[in-house]
Amino acid sequence: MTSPQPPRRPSGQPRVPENYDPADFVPFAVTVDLAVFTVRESRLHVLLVERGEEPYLGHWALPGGFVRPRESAGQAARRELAEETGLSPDTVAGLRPEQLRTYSDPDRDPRMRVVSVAYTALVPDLPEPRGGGDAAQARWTPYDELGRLAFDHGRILADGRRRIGAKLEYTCLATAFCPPEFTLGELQQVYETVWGVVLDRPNFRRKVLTSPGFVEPVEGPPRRTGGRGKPAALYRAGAATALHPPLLRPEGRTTP
Amino acid sequence: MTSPQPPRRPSGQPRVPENYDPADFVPFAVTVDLAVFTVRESRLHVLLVERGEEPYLGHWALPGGFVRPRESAGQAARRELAEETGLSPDTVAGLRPEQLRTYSDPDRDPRMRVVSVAYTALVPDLPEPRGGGDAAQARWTPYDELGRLAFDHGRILADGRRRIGAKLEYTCLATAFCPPEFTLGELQQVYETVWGVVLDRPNFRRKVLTSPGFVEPVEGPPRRTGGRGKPAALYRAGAATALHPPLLRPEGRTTP
DNA sequence: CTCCTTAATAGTCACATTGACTATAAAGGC
DNA sequence: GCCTTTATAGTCAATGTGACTATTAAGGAG
Repeated sequence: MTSPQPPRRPSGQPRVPENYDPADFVPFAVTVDLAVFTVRESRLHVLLVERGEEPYLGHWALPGGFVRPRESAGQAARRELAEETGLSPDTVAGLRPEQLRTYSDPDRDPRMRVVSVAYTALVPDLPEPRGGGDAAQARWTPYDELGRLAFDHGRILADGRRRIGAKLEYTCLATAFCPPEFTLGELQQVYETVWGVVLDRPNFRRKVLTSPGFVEPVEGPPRRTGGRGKPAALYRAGAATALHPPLLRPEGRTTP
Repeated sequence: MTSPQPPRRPSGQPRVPENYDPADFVPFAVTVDLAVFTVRESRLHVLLVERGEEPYLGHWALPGGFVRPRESAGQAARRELAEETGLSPDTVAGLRPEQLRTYSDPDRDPRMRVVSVAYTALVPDLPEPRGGGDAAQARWTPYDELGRLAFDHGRILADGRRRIGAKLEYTCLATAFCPPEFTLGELQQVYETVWGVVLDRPNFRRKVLTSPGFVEPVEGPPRRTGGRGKPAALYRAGAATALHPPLLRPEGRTTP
């Protein structure tokens, strides 16, 4: 059952299950960590902040921080995202960080027992973070140029990447990586970048356009230049959230 | 970043982010809750325990309990599953509770701040729990006969059900509901029960048998009686873990 | 022992989706 | 104008799936 008689105060004497030694009890700290992804120049990037204190001083880490006494982990995730990344309030307001999983290894933080609830968020390319809150600086880093990160953040990012790769298959999530109006070529870039594959353009196009509610055409000026070549039509995200049938990645290989 | 200067002891004065009032700080308790599902008599059942204390005294709740100082949430989940359900050690040893998500609403426990990491587990029908640990009693309850559960456990079960329904589509997880050797009819029962639909038998059969590694035939006595009718061949779970292409539920409706 | 019921297994056929291609259209740079 | 580049249109075969029909192998009733 949940929480049988937790200590009311650190000095209280809780009723505990057998084999449980009250002397071992220490409070847990609960934090959130954010795995924020974007696609930039056809490469997957993640948002990192530089740690300003020990342990891992000077190392790169995921943005995040404590969950406060009166907020949920989800609220903390949105707050930290705004505080630490320096993204515009408008940008942050549109994001829906999604819970990834919780990391609770007893030794994941050398100082004390910290349980962290990790979230993923997908953003379009535009914003360049500057760092805020207590993060020394924040920046986008290509996913495949990551060095060793603080704590278990490397593992969190690997889990996050696998998750978003899978979600691209059966949800309309890919549009979250794109600006409000985008071309099908840009959308395809998202898939190719996250999955690390090359897709056939006409087939991709057909699949997206025949999936009801995935994208809807933008009426106005039906074109826009990306440089040379024929101008592409613009689309925006549709109302659908799931993709039926799914858009499976080639070969069924789950990129590890 | 993760855990910038947490309080070392309840009286310590931590460095905190702006807008953060140290006086508000209270330690979090961290628990695990288990959503254990089985299929019994063509109905989805969940494992519940009766609470022996306030709050929610006498209400039914999910098995679970505190995460101990030196164990991870996953270890706690396995331990509680063994302690509180009274399932045989052999049965429990084969289970791989999978993390569902973390529930952290500030008011989910009226006594104090409790963050709970929820897990799902799927078991074959056989075992009848007796309750152990500090659970007054434990029993299987049909999913659609649930009353109001303690805390937010009703919501956890709803999330867990949705998750396993989705995982049946693209993983080989369904075999976890079956005994070591099973017929294709039993496997189909699992899908029909969890999804709440009726499937075409020949088509289901074809799909399962052509999915490499989903099931493998048992050599020995190639039959077994379930009552009347032609005896069915026996199979056991194969080595595959993912299903490519997936076995999509009819109509693409995500049972809410 | 024969017929009837029940359930498993085998097989068929049309249709939808997909992967691999080919062809055409509309821009910019010389 | 011609070449390059990119978007868009369309074709065709292989595959997977939904809806069926047929056959096989039990147990039970008479």
